[in-house]
Amino acid sequence: MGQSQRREHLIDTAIVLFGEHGYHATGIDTILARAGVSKKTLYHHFRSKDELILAALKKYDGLFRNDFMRQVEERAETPRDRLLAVYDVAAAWFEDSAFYGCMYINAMGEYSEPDTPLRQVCKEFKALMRRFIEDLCIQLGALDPAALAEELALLLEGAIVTAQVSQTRRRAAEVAKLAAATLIAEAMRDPDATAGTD
Amino acid sequence: MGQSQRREHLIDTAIVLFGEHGYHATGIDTILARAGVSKKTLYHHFRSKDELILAALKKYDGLFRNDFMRQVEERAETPRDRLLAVYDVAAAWFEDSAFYGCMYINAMGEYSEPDTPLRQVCKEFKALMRRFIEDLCIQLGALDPAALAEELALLLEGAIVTAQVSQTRRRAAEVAKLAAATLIAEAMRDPDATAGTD
DNA sequence: AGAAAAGGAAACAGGTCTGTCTCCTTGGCA
DNA sequence: TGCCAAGGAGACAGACCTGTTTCCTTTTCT
Repeated sequence: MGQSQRREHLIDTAIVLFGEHGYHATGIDTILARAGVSKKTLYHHFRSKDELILAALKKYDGLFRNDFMRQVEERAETPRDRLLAVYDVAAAWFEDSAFYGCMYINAMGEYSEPDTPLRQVCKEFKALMRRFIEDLCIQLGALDPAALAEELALLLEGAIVTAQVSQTRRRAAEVAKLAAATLIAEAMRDPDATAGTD
Repeated sequence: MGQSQRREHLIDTAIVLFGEHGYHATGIDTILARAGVSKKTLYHHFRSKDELILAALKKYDGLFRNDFMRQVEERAETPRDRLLAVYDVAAAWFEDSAFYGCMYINAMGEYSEPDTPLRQVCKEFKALMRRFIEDLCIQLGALDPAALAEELALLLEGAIVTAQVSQTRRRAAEVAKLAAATLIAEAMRDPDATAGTD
């Protein structure tokens, strides 16, 4: 087994355990035992546990977003259908037995310091997800694609935490999808009709 | 100082520290030092740290919801304005320097076991917040008040985590409010006009 | 084949964690 | 005044944590 393979296997194991039990609650020894790797190897590849956390979040970003976007594009063709398919893909994610909420949201619950590399990774993940949605809103021809994307991203975040906390997994995704349909329809309407909201 | 006063002071201190640093990362000793109370007192009132966590979440539920609802009712009179005021109150919360996201969402990120008293408290908090919104939707005369409430609650959750993770505090609340206005307007419309969303 | 790097196993150091216990002081109340 | 629960201070136990080091084995590459 090559050295980089061990490194990746360590990160993959860390992703699973951090996701399930959180960051502070998951000890180095637990990860090493599960991965079948020695401490020496861990500290050969990473300077500290924090560095492993960072590597896990960075790798998961690629894995998750890639998979998510691919599924959305497989499920629908038009921009509008793809925007709605976002919530179907989310529903499938929520119903996975290994769903423990969003790793980045959970990380921010444990590490609140404002200007750390960890926070940067989390912010960036959310920004890239929003950008994916925004691209679809642009293709859709929405009047204000950035604004619509922010609204739709908010619904997705809300569905994630509601599915996690209230354990209404399927329902949370359904509700988000219904609301998304309404917001999309409104975003395509004549702008004069949106007056009087405040 | 009466014994129940110490108990409450301990809980209040725990609320602050758990909110800021999380649950695993906040040690008993830190809480005791901040509260100016001895270990003996802690274990006189609580059997374990878990019990203190539970007490903190239960007390915070009352404090937070009471305050939140009162502020919403102070800011607006009509059901529709109050539903929108929810996001203004949220905005004020987000901009507080002591905002570290939602204690219940953060708790679920650290304790994932499905059927624990802790999870029950978190679910109940979210259910009561949704019910508060639903009452306003009923007063509003929405066609399907329960469905509208679920959508608006999702927006609120989304705003909370976006404000926390992406640190776009004011903006997250604004976006949620705009989306809420759209969803409220749609929920008052002729039901025949909602066809063709899927 | 031989050298160098990587890795496993495990001891170890030093710290922190929860929870218990002892000894002493304080405060309230009859 | 005298009693007693409540509390403070802190030692303590036992567990767990991160990170280092030692000794030995395996892999890998030339």
